Amino acid sequence: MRTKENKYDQLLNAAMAVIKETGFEKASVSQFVRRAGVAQGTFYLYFSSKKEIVPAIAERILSEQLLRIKKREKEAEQGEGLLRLLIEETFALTEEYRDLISFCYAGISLYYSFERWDEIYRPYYEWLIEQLKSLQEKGEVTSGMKTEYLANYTIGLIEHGAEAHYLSQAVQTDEKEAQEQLYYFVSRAVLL
Amino acid sequence: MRTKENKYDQLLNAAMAVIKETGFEKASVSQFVRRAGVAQGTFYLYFSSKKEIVPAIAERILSEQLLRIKKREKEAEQGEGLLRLLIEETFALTEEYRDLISFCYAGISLYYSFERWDEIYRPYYEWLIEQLKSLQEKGEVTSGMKTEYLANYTIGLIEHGAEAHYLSQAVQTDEKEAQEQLYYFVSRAVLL
Amino acid sequence: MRTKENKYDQLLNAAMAVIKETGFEKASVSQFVRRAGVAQGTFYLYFSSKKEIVPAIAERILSEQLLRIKKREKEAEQGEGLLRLLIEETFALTEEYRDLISFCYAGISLYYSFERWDEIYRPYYEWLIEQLKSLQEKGEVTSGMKTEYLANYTIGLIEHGAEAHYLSQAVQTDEKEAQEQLYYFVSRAVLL
Amino acid sequence: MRTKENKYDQLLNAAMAVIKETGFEKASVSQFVRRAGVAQGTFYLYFSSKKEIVPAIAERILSEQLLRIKKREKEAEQGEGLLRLLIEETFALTEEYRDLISFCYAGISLYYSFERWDEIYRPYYEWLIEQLKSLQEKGEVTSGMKTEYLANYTIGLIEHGAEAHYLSQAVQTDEKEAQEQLYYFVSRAVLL
DNA sequence: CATGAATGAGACTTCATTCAT
DNA sequence: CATGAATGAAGTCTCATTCAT
Repeated sequence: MRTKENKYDQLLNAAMAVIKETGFEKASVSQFVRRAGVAQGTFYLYFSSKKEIVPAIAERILSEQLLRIKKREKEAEQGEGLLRLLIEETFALTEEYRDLISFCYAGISLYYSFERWDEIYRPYYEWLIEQLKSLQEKGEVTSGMKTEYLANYTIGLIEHGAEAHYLSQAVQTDEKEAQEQLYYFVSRAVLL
Repeated sequence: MRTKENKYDQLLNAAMAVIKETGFEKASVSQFVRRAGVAQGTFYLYFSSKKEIVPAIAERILSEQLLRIKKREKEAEQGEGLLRLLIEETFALTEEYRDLISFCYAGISLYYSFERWDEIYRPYYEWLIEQLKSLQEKGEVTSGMKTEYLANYTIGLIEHGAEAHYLSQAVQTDEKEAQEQLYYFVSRAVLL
Repeated sequence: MRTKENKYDQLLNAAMAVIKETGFEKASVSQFVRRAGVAQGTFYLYFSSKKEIVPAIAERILSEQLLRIKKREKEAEQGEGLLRLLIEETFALTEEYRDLISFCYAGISLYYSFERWDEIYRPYYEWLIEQLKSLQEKGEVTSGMKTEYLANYTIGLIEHGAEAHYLSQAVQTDEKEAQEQLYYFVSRAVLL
Repeated sequence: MRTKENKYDQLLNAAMAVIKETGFEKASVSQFVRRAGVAQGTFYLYFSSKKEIVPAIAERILSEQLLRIKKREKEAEQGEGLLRLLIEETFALTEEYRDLISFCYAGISLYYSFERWDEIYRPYYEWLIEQLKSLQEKGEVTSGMKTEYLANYTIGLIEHGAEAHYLSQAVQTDEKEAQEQLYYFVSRAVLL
């Protein structure tokens, strides 16, 4: 079990590093295993094919995101706190993993159905839905929408904002401003 | 000239059809040319490489989108009309080209920088910015944000909503509801 | 000793079952061991290499054949009885092990020299030669040929007949007819 | 067309030579193309996969066989002539292509159904059936069997004899004797 | 402009075998 | 005796691109 965990992680970390450096197009299984220091065949003991690396990376990143968010859960007790928290952490993560994130989008929509995406996002959604419900009860958050949609649009919007900032250069300014503008927009939609 | 136009279009249409049917993974230049009824080498007379097909498709779709929107430009003279217009057309287009749209995202983020994306979106953004500015003057739209951000977030949000509806099955309900929920959310953010 | 016998047989039976079901192409050592319920490495405690499974199966089948024939040895005391016996048992065995038989031919001619085949067939040949000699003395079987050739051609012919019937569909009719036609042909050649 | 024929033949000849020399196990497409002097991908322009080389070789050999037999067709006008002709040519071809023949058996039964075999043999069978029918009318050949079976068993038997002589060493003597013994056996079965 | 046969690099994957436990 | 994770060589095949016609 320990060993298994180790090799899997070695491989996943190696893959993430390689893709970060060389981009996805040129990333090959041989590079992953060379970097991880294992044999070619070992890769296929932990991933059924090269493609399987894609959702694995996505899961890793998103679970990291959720972890960080949950660490600051107390801040989410108020509407403003929740939104600022989501924005800050989404921006931070997007900056950190910028190359991998766009690779994951590409890879998953190329190789998998969107159901795979939903699966990966589920825990994140569920957490947010809980928060929103309790804030609706407190009268801090709009009750005019179903919570599922509210959660979905909120996450989608914040991620779009972070990506627009870090991946594209469409609106190139400082992070501060981008976050402020985004907060203004989201809070109007979500908060009462 | 006529011929050139024709072959280019034949090739582009063929590529779009092939990708729609067989998915991106299996789409190959040989399929494009077979479908278009031209020789293998002919492809390279009109596209410098296979990758060039990606932004070509994206441009085709987005210019179609802009065309449709401009046809209903009068409706955009009021805030509500503008948002409903954007939502309806974005949903319609996303439904029509669902596979191609995710292919374009994937392809562009794989092969190109996001600048290429911005380039393609520019005319759309510019048109929207104009509309928003004039609605801000009329006091129908929030003035608390820079119009560039407003436009960007509005488009990003509406596209997210359409994709969440048609590509993923996360929130599976009828289109009507999805559009209503989305309108509610966006209008709170954008309109006064 | 018990254990060793058991594991060897488990492995051999598993291999036979796997090859029967999935064909030779996909049959792998890992399938053999999975089916046999032993570890990967255990295979190599009983077979020096994967190839060794081939003559082992061939031997198993042919010894089974000889066993069945010897059970009916009394019938072989007359020419007609001998030939009918050979035909019936060869047909029965070919039907039962049809896939394995062609696999054995293939495997042995791929991996081994034909000497290996001869070795396997030897006991069967020797038994038949004895029978034929005694029938020659009784004047029931042609004496115009060396008994070795007679035995060889007789077996070869009968096996060809059974395989033509069960493996190929060249001549597709009922078993009865095929056996009758074959008997007619062989008996003309062999009996007086 | 000329070119196509040429490359196909180059490849087929190269493959036959390589298999003859190194055996089938080690024969690889890379060797085929190196020997043929063409690029790796070119192989797949003429054969859909490596396996396709197997029936191609079988067809080549059997059509050669039929060609040679038809050259001596006049001899087939009498029963004895027909059988001697078949025996001689089968022995000659088996000697010449001994390695390839066993490879073809193995390959076809491994990768293809026996129907493929029948397909390849069909012209040969049909020719023989014609001959046998006309000899039955002349009263030179037994009429107690259906001609299809007669042809099938005759060919099967003669091929078995040739293979027993050249491939196995079970009965190792001179070719002359083997042919004589075989003729004796077959003629008893077939001729009146 | 158009053709399409030919190219060839290199990616993915399989699987028999080993060996430390 | 038994295990099974790890190995790594080697093979098949794909496909974007070229170029002589």
